[in-house]
Amino acid sequence: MPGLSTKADEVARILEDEIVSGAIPQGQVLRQEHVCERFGVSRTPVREALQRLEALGLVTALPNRGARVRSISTAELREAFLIRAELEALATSQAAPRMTAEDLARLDAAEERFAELTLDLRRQMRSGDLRDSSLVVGWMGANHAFHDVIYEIAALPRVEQLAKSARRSFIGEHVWNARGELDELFARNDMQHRAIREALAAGSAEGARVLAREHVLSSGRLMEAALDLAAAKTRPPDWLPSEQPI
Amino acid sequence: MPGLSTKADEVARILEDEIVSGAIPQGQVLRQEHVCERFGVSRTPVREALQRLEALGLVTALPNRGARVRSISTAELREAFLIRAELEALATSQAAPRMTAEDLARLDAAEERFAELTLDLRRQMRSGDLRDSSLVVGWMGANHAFHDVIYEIAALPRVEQLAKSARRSFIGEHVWNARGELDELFARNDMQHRAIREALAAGSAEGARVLAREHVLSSGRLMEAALDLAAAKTRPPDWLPSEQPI
DNA sequence: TGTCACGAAACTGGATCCAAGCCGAGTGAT
DNA sequence: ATCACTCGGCTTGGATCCAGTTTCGTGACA
Repeated sequence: MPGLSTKADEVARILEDEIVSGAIPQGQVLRQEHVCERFGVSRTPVREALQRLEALGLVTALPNRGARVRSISTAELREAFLIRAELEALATSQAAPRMTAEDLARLDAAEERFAELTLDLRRQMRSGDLRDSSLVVGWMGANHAFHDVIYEIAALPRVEQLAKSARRSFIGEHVWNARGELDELFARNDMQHRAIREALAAGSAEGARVLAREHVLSSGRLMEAALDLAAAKTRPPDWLPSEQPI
Repeated sequence: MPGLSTKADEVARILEDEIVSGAIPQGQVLRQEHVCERFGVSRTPVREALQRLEALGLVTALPNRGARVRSISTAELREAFLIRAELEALATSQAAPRMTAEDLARLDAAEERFAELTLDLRRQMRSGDLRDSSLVVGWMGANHAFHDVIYEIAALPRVEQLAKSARRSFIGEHVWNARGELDELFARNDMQHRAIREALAAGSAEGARVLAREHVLSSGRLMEAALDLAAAKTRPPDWLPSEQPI
């Protein structure tokens, strides 16, 4: 059989992708029985998968009352960006004195691919609006790939894990709501990546640290502004009862 | 029955305490069946508990081969201190502009209690050696309590959670091996806490950030030195096969 | 005597069965 | 008419059962 891993792993991985990509909306309640018949497994691995998602912070589970996909507030999103900024700064500063020529080449390759996708996406946005969110997801992947090279060089596996977890806070609707500000983000990210690259090439740990930190923080500020804007447009009147928090 | 929580929660909480305190040594293999009969429950909640511990990073689970309590290397311990330094710095800088008079009073109370325990412990260490590790555990708790006040003021729940997780890397044997350096640590921690307190009282976010960061980093350096020393004393000859890494 | 192969025991992962808790509808009392 | 209580369905948590896999021990053969 496809013994690559356990069934609980498979289920958890797929559900995670669907939650992060927004295919499963925030606030959705996940019934064990329902997930069971969808994946053709029994409830045992489904329960394990849901627990793993809870550990990742993607769902909240209340005893005897099931699991619900977390609604990530703008406050939590802001905190996630703050955390990521510090962790990226740490990893980048640690990577600076370890850079080899080969590392630099890999970083350049990742940055080049990111720049390509950025150009594609900007063209796409100018010509029509952005109906296909998979393009954005792909672009975000290339963005992450650049930073992943740095993580690998820094050799701080736990930092890498935590930062990737923080990335997952920016999911689903957030991406869609922030799409209006993406064009601005594109140009800035590209420049900032190149600046970080230069600092790393120069072996300046402190320079790389400051640049990486500011890079993430500025992205966070932009996203926050975009989400506030989107919320102002689409928020229901204040007198309507808001979605009850589980 | 005491329906305050599920049995899996109970088992996980107890096992976590025992691993962190060192009652269950690193490298120990946890057999599901064995844990079952010890707690008088079936294997289902035990499996959930072990999975939760794996998510916390306290055990590693190998497919079809059980769960083993992680051996935390000095490299991982060093990384944990680096992470905690950044997170503490972040939380402390965020807390600085939010301090109220009441907050400051709570901080002083926590620091006072910490100073008391520190004095007790130093006396104890001078008079005889430190046979009872529970004193050290209590002292560490008071140390953490000081920082917990800051976390609460900073209102960054995720940062708090991650930092507490990083604390758990310093467990069991580490504490015991580092006991020789505790006296040195005591005096420094007290001074550094007071310095952080003053920066917070002055509302200096950047000052508090730098002090908090240096506070954790200096503790990390001291622990690292102590552990290297302990390892040099007790390490088996290099030609003996070391404990196989699971 | 050393090595390899076969087999049994034991352990984990998955499925199914049972009990206990939450929620809502319906009914009766005030 | 409204509030409170109870009863029943539905869902989750826990226990037990079954299958697949790993490991260890024993025995046979080179």
